[in-house]
Amino acid sequence: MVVRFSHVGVSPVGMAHLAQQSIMARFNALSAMISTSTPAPAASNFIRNVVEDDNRSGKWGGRVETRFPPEPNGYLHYGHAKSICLNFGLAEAYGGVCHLRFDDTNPEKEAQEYVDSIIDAVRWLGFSWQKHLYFASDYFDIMYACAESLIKAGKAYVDSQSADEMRQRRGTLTEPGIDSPYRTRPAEENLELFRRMRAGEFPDGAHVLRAKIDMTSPNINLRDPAIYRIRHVSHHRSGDKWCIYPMYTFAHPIEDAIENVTHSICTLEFEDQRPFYNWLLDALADAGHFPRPLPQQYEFARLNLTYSVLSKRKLIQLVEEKHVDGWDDPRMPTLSGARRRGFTPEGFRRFAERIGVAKSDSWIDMSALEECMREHLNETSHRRIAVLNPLKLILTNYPEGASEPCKAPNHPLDSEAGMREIPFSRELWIERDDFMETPSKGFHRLAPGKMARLKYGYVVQCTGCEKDADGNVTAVLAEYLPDSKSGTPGADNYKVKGNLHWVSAAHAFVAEVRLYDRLFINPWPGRRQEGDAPETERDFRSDINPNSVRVIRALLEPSLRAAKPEERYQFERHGYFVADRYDSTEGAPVFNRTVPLKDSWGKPL
RNA sequence: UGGGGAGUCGCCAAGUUGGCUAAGGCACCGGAUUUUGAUUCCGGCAUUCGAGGGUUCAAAUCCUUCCUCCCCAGCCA
Repeated sequence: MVVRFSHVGVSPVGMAHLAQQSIMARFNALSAMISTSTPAPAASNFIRNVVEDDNRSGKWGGRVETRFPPEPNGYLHYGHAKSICLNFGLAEAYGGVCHLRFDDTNPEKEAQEYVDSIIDAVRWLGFSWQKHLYFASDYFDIMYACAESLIKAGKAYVDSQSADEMRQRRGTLTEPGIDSPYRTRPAEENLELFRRMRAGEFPDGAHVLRAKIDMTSPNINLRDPAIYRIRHVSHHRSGDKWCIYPMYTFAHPIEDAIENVTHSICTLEFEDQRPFYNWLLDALADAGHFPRPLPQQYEFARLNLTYSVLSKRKLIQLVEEKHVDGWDDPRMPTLSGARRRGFTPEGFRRFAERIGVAKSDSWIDMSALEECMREHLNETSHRRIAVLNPLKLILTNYPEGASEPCKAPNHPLDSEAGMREIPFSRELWIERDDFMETPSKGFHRLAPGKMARLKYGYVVQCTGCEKDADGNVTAVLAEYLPDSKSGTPGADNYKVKGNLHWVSAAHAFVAEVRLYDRLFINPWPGRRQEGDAPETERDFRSDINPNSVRVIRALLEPSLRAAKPEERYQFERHGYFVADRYDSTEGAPVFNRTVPLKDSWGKPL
C-alpha cells in the first residue's frame, strides 16, 4: 500500500532525523492507522481483482494465502523483488499470509548457501512469512504417497524408455506424440516398479514415472509429463533418504495444496502448465488427498529491465567470467548487490507498486527503478559534502591559518534533523566543474569576475586562476565577502545564482568512493542495434559498459569519517551514497554511489 | 505451421457484463519557490485504444479478417 505522508500531516522529511529502521516502524504504524480510515489506494491489477472477486463470493472464506517459492539454486535478483512484493504485498493488503517456500526438488543444483541468502534477501526487503517457512523436501513423503495413489488410480505409469526414446515419441509442436510401449503396464506392475525405484534398485535414468494423460494433446505439457525421476544424489536437506525426486510439475501443485495456498502466483512461462496443475490436484482431490476448493494458479509477466539482464544463466556468466566482482557486486541486479549499492527495500516496494502487475511482456526503464530509490533516499538521507573531482580554491583575503565553523542543516526541509558544523578556511577544495575560465552561456558558477556562494559559508568573488605549464588550471583565486556569511544578517544582501559545495583543504577527509554506473550500455543487452547487419548475432557481453565503475579518492567533510557501514547520505549536488557494508572500517568508510541526483545542467561525474 | 498468452500516450498501466469529455504513475515540456541547476509546487501532455471490415442510437469494450511480439517439444524450475 502506498501511503502519502501528507495524508496525516507529517512531512516526509519530518521523520528523516530518525534512524531508518525506526522510520519504517513509524511508517508502518502510520500505514496501519490510515488503512482503517482510508481505503487502500493501491492500483488495481488482475490478481487483486481475482482476490476481491473471491472475497465477494466467499470462495475462501476471506482467506488469502500466497507463497514465494524460489528454488535455492542461485541468488535473488530484481525480478524476484517484483514477485516478492506481489506475493507478500497481496497477503499484506488483504490480511493474509505469504509463505516462504523453497522449491528444492532438484538436489543437483541446490545448496544451503542459497537458502541462507534468499532468507536474508526477503527479510531485508522487510517482509515476514511469520511461521510459514517451508521446504518442498519436507513433503517428499506426501508426494510419494500421492504418486502411489495416482498409480493405483491408473493415472500414472512407469516408463522404461530412455530419455531419447521419450523425446522421439513426444512428437513436435505440430505433430502428436506416440504412446510409450510401457503405457499399458498394469497398475500393480507400475506400483512394484515405482517402489523398487524408490528402494534404489535402478540406476539413474532407468525408469521414470509419468502421468498418464494424452500423448496427442496439442499442449505438449499434457503428453504424459514425467513426474518422478531417479537421481542417486544426496539432497542438501534430506540427505540420502531419497534417490527418486519429484519434478517441479508434480511437486508444485502438491506443495500449494499442502500449505492451503489460495492463490498460486507465478510467471507467464508456466501458463501452459496450468492444465496439468489442475488435472493433478483434481485427481488427488478425487483420491481424498486434498479438500476443495483447490489452489488456483495465476500468471503474471516477469520483470524486464533496460540496461540489465535478469536471467540466471547470464548472471552466472557475469560472475564466472569476472565481468563483476561477485554476486553482490553493487552493479549486479541481485538483491545482495542492490543492498551494497545502497538501494533500499522501500525503494523496491515503491517500484513494484509503480510498475504494476499484468500479463503483457514489458520493459521497464532502469531509470524508473533509480527514480524510486531517489525518492525514498531524498526523504530519508542526511546531507553531507563531498568533493569528488577537486580543484583548489584560495581565498586570498582570508587570513592564513585561520578557520571557523559553518553550520549546515542535515536535511534542508526538516529543521528537526539538526545541524552540523563544517570548518571553513582560506584554502578549500571545490569541484573542478564549478569553475570555468571562459564560462559558457548559462553557467552560473565560478568564473573570473563572477560571484557565487560557498554553501553555508561566504559569498566569494572570483579574481582569477593559476595554471601549470600546460595551461591546466591548478587553483582558483577569489576573495570572500566578510559580511556575507550564511546565517548572519547581511547574508541575504547577496543574490547569487551559484551555490557551490566545498570542503576545507586542511580539514578534508580522504576516502575511497566508487562511482557506479549502469552495467550495460545497450538498453537491451544482446539485442541487435540499428547499425548492425540484419544477421548479426549479438552477445549480451559485448554490451557491457566498460566504465560501469570508477574508483576515486574523494575529499569529504570531516563528519563523514564516522560513517558506519550501510549508512546512507546524499552528497549534495552529487547523489546518494552508502558506506559499503563490507569494505568500510572504523574511521575509514568506503562509499558507493547508489544513484546520482538528476541534473538538468552538467553531466554526472 | 499445433497449443497457450499479449498488443491502450516515449515507458508502465486502469478500463474489456458496450453508454458521461479513455484513470493514474513515470518521462517530457512550461511556470513558481529554492543557499543542492536537486527537492517541492502549479499547469500542459491519447478526438484515440495493433490494422481493416462489420453490428449498434452508442465500441478500447461485441462479431470478423489480418498483423506483430512472447512462451511450450528437460528425466530443469
